[in-house]
Amino acid sequence: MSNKIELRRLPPLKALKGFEAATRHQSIRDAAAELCLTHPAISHQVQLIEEALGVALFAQEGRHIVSTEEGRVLYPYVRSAFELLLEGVEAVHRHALDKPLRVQTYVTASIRWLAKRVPQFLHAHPKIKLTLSTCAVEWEFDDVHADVGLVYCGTTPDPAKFHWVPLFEYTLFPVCSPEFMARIGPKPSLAALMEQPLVAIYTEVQNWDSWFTSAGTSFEPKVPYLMVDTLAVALEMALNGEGVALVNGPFVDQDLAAGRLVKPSGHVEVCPGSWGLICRKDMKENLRIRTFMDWMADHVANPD
Amino acid sequence: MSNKIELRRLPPLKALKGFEAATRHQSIRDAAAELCLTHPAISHQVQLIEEALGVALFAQEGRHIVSTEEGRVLYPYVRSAFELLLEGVEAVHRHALDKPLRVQTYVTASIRWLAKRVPQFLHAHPKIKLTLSTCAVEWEFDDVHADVGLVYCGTTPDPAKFHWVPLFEYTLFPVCSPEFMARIGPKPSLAALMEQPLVAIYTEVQNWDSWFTSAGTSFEPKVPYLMVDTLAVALEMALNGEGVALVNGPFVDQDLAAGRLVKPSGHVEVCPGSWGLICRKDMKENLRIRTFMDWMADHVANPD
DNA sequence: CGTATTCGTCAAAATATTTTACCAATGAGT
DNA sequence: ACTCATTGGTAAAATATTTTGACGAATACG
Repeated sequence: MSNKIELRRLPPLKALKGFEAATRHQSIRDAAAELCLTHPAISHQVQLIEEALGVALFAQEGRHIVSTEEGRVLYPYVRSAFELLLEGVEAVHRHALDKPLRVQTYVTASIRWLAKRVPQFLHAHPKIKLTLSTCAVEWEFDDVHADVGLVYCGTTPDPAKFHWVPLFEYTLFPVCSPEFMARIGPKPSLAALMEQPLVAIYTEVQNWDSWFTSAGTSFEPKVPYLMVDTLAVALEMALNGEGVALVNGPFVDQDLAAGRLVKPSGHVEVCPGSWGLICRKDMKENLRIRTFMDWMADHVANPD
Repeated sequence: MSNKIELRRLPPLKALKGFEAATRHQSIRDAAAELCLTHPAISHQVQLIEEALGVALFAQEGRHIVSTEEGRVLYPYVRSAFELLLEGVEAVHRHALDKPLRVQTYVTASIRWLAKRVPQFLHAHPKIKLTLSTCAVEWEFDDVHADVGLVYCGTTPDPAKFHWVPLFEYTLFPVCSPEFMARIGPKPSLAALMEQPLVAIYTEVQNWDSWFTSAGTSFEPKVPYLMVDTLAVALEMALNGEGVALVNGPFVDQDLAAGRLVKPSGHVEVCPGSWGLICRKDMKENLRIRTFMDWMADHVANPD
């Protein structure tokens, strides 16, 4: 690493901003206006540096100020230093943009929701690279291996640690293929539905119970569950007419619109909590992350 | 003047010091030690910048920290910016050293005290240029036309405006030439002295009165004063055996030592206040000024 | 396995910065 | 010559920020 540097000899860095602006404007008040401060603040900052350097940087000429020779000597250095720092900030941002954004979500959300949106996002922001990682079993947002997560949270995550943008509700409703529907007849009763092969996701078995209960019936399964490990598989089975799947979000909108799936019941249970985007709080200003989250939120608010 | 610059995008400048040191040491505690701060201070400074940039700059590896890629990208810019600023400070100091130091004093102090010391000072500090300006009439330190003054002050100058280094006392004692002394006889009484031609400086006429009073006699001049405008002239007259001059400081030490002048009376009146060096408070850290004042103070404390 | 070291967090204290309210000086416009 | 709006400077008060002190968790070292 580099050698030691005499940081102690540096003038008060914050006040240098005031000096820079005051020198550029040759006016305390204009400098104050530019920095959104009051003029005594600038006046004081300048005095701080003058004291630190033991040199007068401005002289009062009439009711204006004029840089002294020393002020004019110092300015270019300060100016260049600031430009260098801005370049540094730029460089860091460029670099940060270069690393792929790691997006974590569940298989179903990935296949049936993100898969449609991500290409549009990448098209809108060609500089941002993106890695999608799906986790079927992991339930929690893994902030070590991912930058952003599209997850369901029953309660708002701790705002001290996470930034959370709710996107849409966690709604439960059953779907099946039109052929399957034709077989069991239109508008089946809850009891009739209960006799069909229900496809359950084993991490969310209780959802069927919850749905039937909220619909007004106690749930007593007549036929064994078809147990699968993710909703994506459950939906595949529903599409193939092998049973009824219970959807928990906006993952079949297109299938419903296209008539590939239908709702055997009008009842929709809105569960507490919601789907949303999550990231570590200290990362929420990261350009890639903010861009992604903003774009997604906007996309949900104003679908096209 | 230069163009506007986006000062608002700069990261918190003060905290950059912490980042610089932490990056260099790859250790929060070592950085804290270098900057004479505690480790949470550095920790916080680093977090501030990370937040401002929306990027992690360090990663915890075991119980140590390691710069992230972004940290390594940023470091050289910050480092160079600091070096640039230090150069700027240097340049200002060099430039400030280049301008002659304007020293103001009274004619006598200039002729009979500074004249001896200034060459030694310039020899010890060859880079510093110096202009001596003497003012016979002006009594106050003129901070517009001079950087430093060697003046007498009855009371300590307002510390809010001036930096004041007392050098030596304001002592009153009469001197005359040995020939003159021989004429009036050894150890003349105060009354006898009072009958001699006394040389008075018209701005300080009261000094003779003060001296005789402090010596124990009321002063009733028997002979008209020889009025002159500066002590330097008075001393010249004393040296020429034309009268008795009243010295108010260490301005005849060499003449006494060389026997060119003698003291017709042992009485020395120590007046309030003192001779000393004065400069504007906000200039006291100026390199030239500080160097000059320190050297003079040291020279008085340890004469060679 | 204890121990010492590292870093992180958090509330409180210490310090810096900024504002508010005022003043004096200047110069432009009657 | 006389407002009067404008410019900076100053000092005390208000506000932000920085720093500390006192913890806790994790980790390497012996």
